[in-house]
Amino acid sequence: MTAPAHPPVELGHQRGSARKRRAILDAATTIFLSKGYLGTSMDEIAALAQVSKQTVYKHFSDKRSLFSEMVIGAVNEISDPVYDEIVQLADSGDLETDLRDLARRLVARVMHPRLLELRRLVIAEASRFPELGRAFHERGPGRTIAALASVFEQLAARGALRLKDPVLAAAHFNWLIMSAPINQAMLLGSDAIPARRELNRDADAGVATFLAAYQGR
Amino acid sequence: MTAPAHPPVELGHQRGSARKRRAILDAATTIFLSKGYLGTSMDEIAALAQVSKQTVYKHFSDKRSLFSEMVIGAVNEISDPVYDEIVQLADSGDLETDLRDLARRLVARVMHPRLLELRRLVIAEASRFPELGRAFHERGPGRTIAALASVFEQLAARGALRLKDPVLAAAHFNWLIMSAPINQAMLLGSDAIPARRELNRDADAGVATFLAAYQGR
Amino acid sequence: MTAPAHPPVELGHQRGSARKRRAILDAATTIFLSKGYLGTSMDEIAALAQVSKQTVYKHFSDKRSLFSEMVIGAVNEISDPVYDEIVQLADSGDLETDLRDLARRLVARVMHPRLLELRRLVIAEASRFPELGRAFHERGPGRTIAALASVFEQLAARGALRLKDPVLAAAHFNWLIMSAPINQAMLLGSDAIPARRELNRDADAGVATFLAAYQGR
Amino acid sequence: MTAPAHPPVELGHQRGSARKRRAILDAATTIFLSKGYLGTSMDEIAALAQVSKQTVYKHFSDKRSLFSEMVIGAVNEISDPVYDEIVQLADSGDLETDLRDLARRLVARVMHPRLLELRRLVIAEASRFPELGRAFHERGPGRTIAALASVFEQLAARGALRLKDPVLAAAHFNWLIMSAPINQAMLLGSDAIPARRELNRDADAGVATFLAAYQGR
DNA sequence: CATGAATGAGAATTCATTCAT
DNA sequence: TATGAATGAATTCTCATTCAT
Repeated sequence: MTAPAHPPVELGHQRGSARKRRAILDAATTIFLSKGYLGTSMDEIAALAQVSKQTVYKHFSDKRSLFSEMVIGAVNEISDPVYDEIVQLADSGDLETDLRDLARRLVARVMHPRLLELRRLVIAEASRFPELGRAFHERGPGRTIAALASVFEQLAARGALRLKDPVLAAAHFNWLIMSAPINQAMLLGSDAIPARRELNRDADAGVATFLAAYQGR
Repeated sequence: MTAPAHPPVELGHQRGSARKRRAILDAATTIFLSKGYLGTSMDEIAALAQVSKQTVYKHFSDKRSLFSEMVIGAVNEISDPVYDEIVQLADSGDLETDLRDLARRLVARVMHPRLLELRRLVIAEASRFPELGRAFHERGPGRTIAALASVFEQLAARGALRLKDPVLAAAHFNWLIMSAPINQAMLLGSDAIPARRELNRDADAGVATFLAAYQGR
Repeated sequence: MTAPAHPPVELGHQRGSARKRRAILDAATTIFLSKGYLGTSMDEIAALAQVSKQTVYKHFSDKRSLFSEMVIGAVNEISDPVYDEIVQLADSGDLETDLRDLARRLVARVMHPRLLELRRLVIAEASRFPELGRAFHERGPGRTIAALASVFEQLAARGALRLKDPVLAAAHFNWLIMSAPINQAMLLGSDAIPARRELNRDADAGVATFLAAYQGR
Repeated sequence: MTAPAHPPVELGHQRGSARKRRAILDAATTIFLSKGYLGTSMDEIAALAQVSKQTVYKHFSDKRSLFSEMVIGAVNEISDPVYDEIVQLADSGDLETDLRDLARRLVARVMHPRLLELRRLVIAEASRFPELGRAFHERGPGRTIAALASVFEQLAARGALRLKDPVLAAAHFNWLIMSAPINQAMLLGSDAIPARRELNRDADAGVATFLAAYQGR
């Protein structure tokens, strides 16, 4: 049974209310992501969500909270499935192939337009909302590097990698494959995202350099 | 002698005008960097520059132009001296030491608080001012990587490095040493900039990984 | 019966909203007519309409639209009843008397202070709002002359008038009776509007000249 | 002796000063005519005149005066030569031909774009500057009608025309030939000025109607 | 005497938030 | 409960006019 155990309380109302809350959050996500915090008005959000401004304020006490909640929510949604993918690497038979595969998938995920916009937004508002930057960092690069480190440690124990500091190696792996496209996307805009083929090629090159450094020979 | 005999008329005025222009640009830099484009008002800038709003508008036709000119100016100022430093590496006797040295200096430069704020600002406004993102990318990472690539190519010709694609190697070097601190600073705020000692340690580690991969032994 | 059974939802609100809209238009009419387009501020209009500025902007997207809509509305209101009056002339038994009567009424209408101010406003803003000038011309002199032409044609068919070009005759009639007072009002201000008696005398004189020319003897 | 009787005082300075005054008035004429009183800024005028604002204010105490003087000057310039042309009509041998000729010339003059713009400007500002409206009326239609009246009186004395009130006849003549195009130009903008050929045709028709009414045969 | 700067106010427009219905 | 209106301040930009150099 995967259904929720809690009985629905006041289903009709709750559902409508929850639906509106979702609509507001969705609208907020869309507009905040494309226009930034100051560039977005509560009117726009209400209009796009098809609710009155009063309703927006009933669900979120002010613009700050709405922004915060929407970013936190978006960060959580997106960061969820990364971890599992990485952990499976521990049992890799063909490390080079599997690493390459992982690298491609990680890059593809991180280059998702929505996630790039979110990153840009969080960076833009890092001084107004420091906690959001922390959250993004923790659930984003932090999580990825931690997962990689744990796997690399196992691989090192098996002799598949040669390294002293697994976290350092994880960071090097992470940035070798991701820095270039992320930086490009941040500075050149989401229009300049390289095509999948090119992303893959660079990811492969990053993996090669990583292995050259961390496999000795 | 075709040069005009008359000294520039009204040098005093001209100089005063230029002085005011500088004051406005300085004020704009300070405030835009700390509050962002939309968060900054022309009134604040005029006040900080100790100049009337009229004067601001006489020098810069509107907020957009002022912002653009200040960012372009800042980008140019900062990007200037990087290139020379890198090129000298070509005659290195002790490559490891010299690379480490270069890496530390590059990281120190790129982690300068002012430059980090500028990067954050440019990222934040990349969709409103795409040309600024392009300029930053070109004069920042673009320039650095190009210089590194040219040096690496020479070093490879001497047998000091082993590589096929100098630009790729340059990118790997660049991001191995810079990504971690830059990303941290972007997301965690300028308060979270690691201490010099730590920066150096990570830069050294990046160089080690780079050499392990690109010297093969 | 396909008509909806439900009464318009929220009639109260709708009505209130419509009432406010009317109040705004009325205030705008008053102030624009007396101070011109640039001389009028949105603040004044909101104040006179006893409405917040926001409300003004919710009903009319900007000053231009408000001005446009108010002028178009005023032009339509005023031009409405002219036509009917003229058409009745076709069955005139005593043409001279009836023409004189019509002329007096037309002059009286066109010399209404409100209409004069509207004409002045439209002329003043003809280059900023060319469509308003066209609308005024069409619904004003254009309509009147067209109606006159159609009647004159019938009268000519009956032998009551002698003319080749009914539109030309209509224009001559129109301007013979109206030009002098309109021009005076435009240039000398609404304070210089001649008294009714004098207007009538000049209208009569215009009719006399018209008949002398267009009845042959 | 057409040379001025007054000796030039301080020729150098006076001349430069007068030249600047002219430049300012010319610039003011151009800009006021095309943008109206409120739509014109002193900055623009100074810039177009190539003088400093201070110089403008030295010659004209404020915007009002500058506007007034420029309009009065323009009115005087334009109204000058009308009178003479009309008076010559008194000795006409072929009245119809000569009237037609005069009508065409009067219409051509009154339809000069510059004069139309001036008329529009004066009408637009009639409530802010009532004296300008009066001046225009007096030197424009007033003067023309007075001249016509005096000539018509002579022609009536000779039996060439039949009329009781020469001023009334003059007004009828004036408006029969001018109203239509002036009104059109005022409301439809200076772009809608009919071509010369059409203007002439309508002027001729006006003369024909006038003669039909005022010659009786 | 003339140039750039300053002043001080006022324009249109928008915003986040709160009342009233 | 949810909608339109109100509030009151802020923003960009412009203007007529006056100092100071």
